[in-house]
Amino acid sequence: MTKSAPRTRIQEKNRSTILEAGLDVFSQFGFRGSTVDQIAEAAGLSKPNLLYYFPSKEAIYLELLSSLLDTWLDPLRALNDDGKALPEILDYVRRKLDMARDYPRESRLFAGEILQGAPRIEDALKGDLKTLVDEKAEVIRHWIAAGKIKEVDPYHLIFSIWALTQHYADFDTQVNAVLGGQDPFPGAEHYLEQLFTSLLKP
Amino acid sequence: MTKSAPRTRIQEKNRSTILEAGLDVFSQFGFRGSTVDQIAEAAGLSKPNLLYYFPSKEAIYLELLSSLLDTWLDPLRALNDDGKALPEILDYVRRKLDMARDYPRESRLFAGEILQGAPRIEDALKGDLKTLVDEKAEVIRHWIAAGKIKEVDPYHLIFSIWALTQHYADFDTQVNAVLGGQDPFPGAEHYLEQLFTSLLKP
DNA sequence: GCTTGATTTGACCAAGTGGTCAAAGGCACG
DNA sequence: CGTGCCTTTGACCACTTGGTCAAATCAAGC
Repeated sequence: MTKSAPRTRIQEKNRSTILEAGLDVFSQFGFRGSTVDQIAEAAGLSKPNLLYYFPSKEAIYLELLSSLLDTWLDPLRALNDDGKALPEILDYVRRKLDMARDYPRESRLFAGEILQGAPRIEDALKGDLKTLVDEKAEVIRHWIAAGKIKEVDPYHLIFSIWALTQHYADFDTQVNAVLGGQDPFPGAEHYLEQLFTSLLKP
Repeated sequence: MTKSAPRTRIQEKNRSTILEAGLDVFSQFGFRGSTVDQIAEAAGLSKPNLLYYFPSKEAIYLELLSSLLDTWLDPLRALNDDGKALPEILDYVRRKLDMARDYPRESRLFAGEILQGAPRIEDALKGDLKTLVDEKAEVIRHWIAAGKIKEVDPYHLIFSIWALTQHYADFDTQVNAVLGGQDPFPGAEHYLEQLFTSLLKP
């Protein structure tokens, strides 16, 4: 499924400019809420010019989504049996929280897609994602069996890490409204460490 | 801000049919992604007839949103100082999780609006919502000061309850994909009780 | 059955949208 | 300078969409 590689330097530049602009726009307004004109303007190109690099609005969106899914799961892939259990999990939480802080657009794009029933990535969810989660749930179960962490449902543990970290990116508007604009991340980091430590420390 | 009350029985019935249909459609496709025709069809009315009861698509959406916000915060309003601290909080979590199970459309509609920056309810968030949360954060602080629960940041505690419970409604597609269709709620209820108990029990 | 007001609808419109196309500009290389 | 290819664009099109309107239908009281 490799995309036909862009030949010239200008193609490479324009394609990435468009993807960047698409991420901006799509993450703000969702797929249906975004227009090709908006993306073109954000990219500093004319609409036909944009459509010279991508065949359709949906193609831009799809390319963003699929390249995202990978990046998004990297922190989970890094969860490995070799380290000490609790620090390993806390590291995963921290990495996810960092991503929510540093890549909120990616988080929101993804959230929007899933919120609408993930029509375009259902297969990936039931395939790669499920496989990966199953695998990591097994790792967690081993840690539990070895007495390294308390007994919890591994799946809900993973869900809770996703929910808690992505909340700060996806619902950022709400968080900011309640906190009056104060940066939530330092507090969140400390709170989440406390939460997962007390939940898991044997 | 009371809406001019519907006079006849048929008006009342049609208006609520439309709102129900609007909830169905808007929660699935978001505001921009939904069309008046879709809502009209879901309501079993012709488009002009629908627009006889509501002046515009946005009016339907707004009425849904504002009536939602209230219902949505009821469980938090019920959090009171008089009960025992921990059971009171666990009750709140359970009520919220019940709502995620029983009213997923409402949860998703709300999530979609916030995800897009909450342009239509920013004021309510910074006003009523913030006031309510500030008030309940104070209650939680009292419990902490009285040694009834462990010391945690009250705001992040509330955020975490929102995030964890709504996740099961808003990202239901993802949860189902990973769990292979198995009902997540029994497990979630147990997991969340365990989580908040270990976090808060003094 | 007739009148009056509420309800319903088919036909229509203006604006916005995704996408096309032929022609024009630019650019590297002989 | 010229040629061939890559890039850019203005004009355009078909279709969707939110919303209007005048005319038709219906329902209740007289």
